[in-house]
Amino acid sequence: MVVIEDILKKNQLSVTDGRKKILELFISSEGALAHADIEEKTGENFDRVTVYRTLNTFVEKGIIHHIPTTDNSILYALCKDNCEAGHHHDNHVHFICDVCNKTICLDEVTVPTVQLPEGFRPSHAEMVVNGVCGDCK
Amino acid sequence: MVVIEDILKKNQLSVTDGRKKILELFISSEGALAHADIEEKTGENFDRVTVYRTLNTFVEKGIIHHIPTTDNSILYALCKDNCEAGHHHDNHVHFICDVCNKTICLDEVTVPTVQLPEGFRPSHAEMVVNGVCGDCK
DNA sequence: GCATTTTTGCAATAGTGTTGCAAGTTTTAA
DNA sequence: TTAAAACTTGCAACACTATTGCAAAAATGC
Ligand SMILES: [Mn+2]
Ligand SMILES: [Mn+2]
Ligand SMILES: [Zn+2]
Ligand SMILES: [Zn+2]
Repeated sequence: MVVIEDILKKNQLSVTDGRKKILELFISSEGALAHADIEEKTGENFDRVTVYRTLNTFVEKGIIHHIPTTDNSILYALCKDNCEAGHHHDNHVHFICDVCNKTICLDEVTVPTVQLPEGFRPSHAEMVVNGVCGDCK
Repeated sequence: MVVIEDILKKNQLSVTDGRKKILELFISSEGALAHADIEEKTGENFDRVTVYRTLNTFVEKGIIHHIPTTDNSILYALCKDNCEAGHHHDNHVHFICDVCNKTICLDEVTVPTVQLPEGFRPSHAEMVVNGVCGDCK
């Protein structure tokens, strides 16, 4: 669609096949995507390196964000809050379903603040909740 | 010390040099350790594979726990709550200092519960806070 | 001490992510 | 519309992380 090109242009990125396909994938998929998902779902079209570079570019531009995981994998999801290049400010809880294994951005659920010990000063907080998602029961 | 051997025996583990040194390292270090830290601080004594296997064994036995990170590294720290083989139940917030880069278990700070959307059922939650630690200001 | 069980080190293998560079594509501006 | 400039891609090479099978070595239990 035209919308996808607009997002790229708005972020001062050249419009290329790879970027269009990958961005489309994020927009049309519910749940977060790992590098491997992207390689798989775009077909055998793009080099691994291109996918890595595209993901990094999108993160830098504030188009997608990282999601922390307990294992050492990296997941990405579309930013819905209006993040800018160099500064993300989505601040929502992430949910990992133990059944379907999807990772979901709970855009409406804000990460709560906690009382830290004397002398600690927070700058950012992440929260990941595991359990069973709405679709799985 | 004798204490270290006791911890191993209590968990039905053979007492070996590698396990003693690695466990000692966790007990005597404030903050969490990555695989690389352990290789470094034990000297050139142990094979990388042995370190991996020891860490996995300790996690299985409930002696140490994983800490989630935003980058894709794996950190480990001593369990202070009485975790058992196959079932961890430490449930504390982790703090990563942006200055000294240490990762600290805030054993006194419990992960808060959040209100999830209709249909979602939580089983476990993790929280990681970034900022400046007590030592760094 | 000796047999049994467990752990270790090595070699091989797989996965993940980065970099330099030449070739190819997109943008820009004439 | 075109050609130069700017940027992106694919390839090859590399680095780092993690796992497995197997034989040798060490620890345990008697
Ligand atoms: Mn998210
Ligand atoms: Mn901890
Ligand atoms: Zn689910
Ligand atoms: Zn600090």
